[in-house]
Amino acid sequence: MGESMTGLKRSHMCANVTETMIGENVTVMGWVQRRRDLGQLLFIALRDRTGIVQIVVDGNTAEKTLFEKAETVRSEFVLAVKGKVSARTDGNINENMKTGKIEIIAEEIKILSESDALPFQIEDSITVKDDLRLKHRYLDLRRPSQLKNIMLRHKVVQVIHSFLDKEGFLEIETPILGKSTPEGARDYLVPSRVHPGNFYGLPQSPQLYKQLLMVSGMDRYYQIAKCFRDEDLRADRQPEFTQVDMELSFVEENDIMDINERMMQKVFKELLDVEIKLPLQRMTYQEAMERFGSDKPDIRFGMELKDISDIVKDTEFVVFKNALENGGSVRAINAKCCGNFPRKQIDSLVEFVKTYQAKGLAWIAVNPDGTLKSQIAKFFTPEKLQEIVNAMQAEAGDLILICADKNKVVFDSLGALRLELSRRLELTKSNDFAFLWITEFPMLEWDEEENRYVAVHHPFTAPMDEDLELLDTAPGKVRAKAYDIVLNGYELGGGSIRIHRRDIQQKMFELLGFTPEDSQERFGFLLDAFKYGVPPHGGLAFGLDRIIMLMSGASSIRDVIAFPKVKDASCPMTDAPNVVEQKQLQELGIDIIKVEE
RNA sequence: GGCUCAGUAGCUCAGUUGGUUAGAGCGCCGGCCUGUCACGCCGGAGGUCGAGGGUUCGAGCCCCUUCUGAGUCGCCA
Repeated sequence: MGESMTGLKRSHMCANVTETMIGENVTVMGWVQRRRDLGQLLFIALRDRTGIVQIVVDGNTAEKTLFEKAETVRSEFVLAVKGKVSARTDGNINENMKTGKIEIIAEEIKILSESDALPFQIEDSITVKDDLRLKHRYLDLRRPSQLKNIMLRHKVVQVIHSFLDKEGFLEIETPILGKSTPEGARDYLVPSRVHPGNFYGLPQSPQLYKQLLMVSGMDRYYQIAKCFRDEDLRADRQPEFTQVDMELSFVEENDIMDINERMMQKVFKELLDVEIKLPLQRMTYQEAMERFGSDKPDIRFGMELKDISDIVKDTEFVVFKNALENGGSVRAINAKCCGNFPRKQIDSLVEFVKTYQAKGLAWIAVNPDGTLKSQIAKFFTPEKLQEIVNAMQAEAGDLILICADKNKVVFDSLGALRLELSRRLELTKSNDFAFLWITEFPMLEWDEEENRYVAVHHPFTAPMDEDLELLDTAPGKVRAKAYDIVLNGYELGGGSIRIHRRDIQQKMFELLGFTPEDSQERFGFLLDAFKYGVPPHGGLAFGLDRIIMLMSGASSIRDVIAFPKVKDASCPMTDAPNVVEQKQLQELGIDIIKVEE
């Protein structure tokens, strides 16, 4: 049921009705946020995406039919209201509302659409479980906080378009149906009807296309690109997500970092009025790992890692001894003011690091009187313990947490522990933004499972010039011309200078264990293109969803995507993915899929 | 696949040591109310305590199994 809006034309959005219009007739349309029925006097809070305006229906002055209709209105009915803008009298002004000084005296109301009782209320003040919100995402999006995120996203994209246009970039679309390249993340596959048994791969990123565009001479390319990765989800990872993807010719690292940090500066200034000081801090991968145990450090608080291997190198304490003998290290963080943690809480930290393969944590608490308490005290002389305390610059009331293992485990554990402590102690604020660049990433890392090197970034990343010789002698030590932009512990984006020399590209493929036939099969189109004049080039891609998440203070990128997927990559609203008809499968040349019961 | 947490009314939650008829706030329905704005007051409906099994005289609570959701590790070139 619903009345026609024929003959009515919306004159204003709800929250755009202002004091300057007092006495004028306006027509607003929107949803009923709330009806307040005082008997012979009715208030209706009418909402659209701009906000709320108050409609008044007075039983003494309004026509009887109008008043009776207004009484039937319920939450989330869609109304068209024609009426006169009126000033609210002194005691009736609502300072909390943008439109709090005026109201609309209804002269005509059309109920355009009714609403059932809602599964949850359209308010920010109530919390609702994620799956219910997402099942009714269209209702969830009516809530001001969600609407705000979507509008912020739009504005950020507008600023980016405008900025990159001024910087000489061309926006170019690249294919969604592409070639599957099994290196890296799992691809989403799309069966080809015309070529039974063959599949397209949805892009994990437009990487190869954008490099080809450089070969084409496009010089500067960008795209707000949908990307797909068939991997497990996280609060900051969706199977389909959006990158701000760009590539530039005739540039070096500094040129790309410069443009991108200026872009971030502009985005944060225009939308949050936050000043980002340039140039952004830069930190090598090595330094980030040593100090923060992470290649995406949150530098808003301290508790940095310190290597105490040298201090404890002569110990007989078997845990430390083993770690050092196996090429690992002993490192620690000083949890300031945590010396009074009850044993139970320390134990929970020990449990916490076990997630990261650490076998345990040693700890030394500095008592208020300066004496020490430690579960490893018996393995060390008091002088040795004090030496550790001094090295960690620990004071009365501090807690030193020590991890000994392979470096990877030590970094992962202490890096994560640092973040966990900052959460427990509430050390950071979401509206405090600490950017930095991480540079000089390793080019390759050894994959135990595949028994070969794999690219840390991707196989087209250029090695640093000064490390070229190491390609033959110590590939694991080669650093790449790669850089990540990090904000508050999140990798916002990453990029690199690409290899444009065929001999080096060939060498890379060899190191990755591809035969010439392999490389031709997988990337032949790129290698072929590189035969015909390729400019030095490089680029970067931002995770747009993460940018918006951090700007809005949301705790998940689901809150900044209109229709996100849940943890198992399904959509609770549409129930995608779904079983399809046998006929469809036959057309696609896909054999009957056996579903385990 | 592993680990952690959660699941009680439409929503958010409480529920004591295992003990009578499982509660609250909001929402919903009805009534009253002319200045509300999270209106107020009165009344009402609404429950497979996620599911199954077990222990017990008796289970929302204890045990086992299982399902669902979230976070996280693995994974994410």
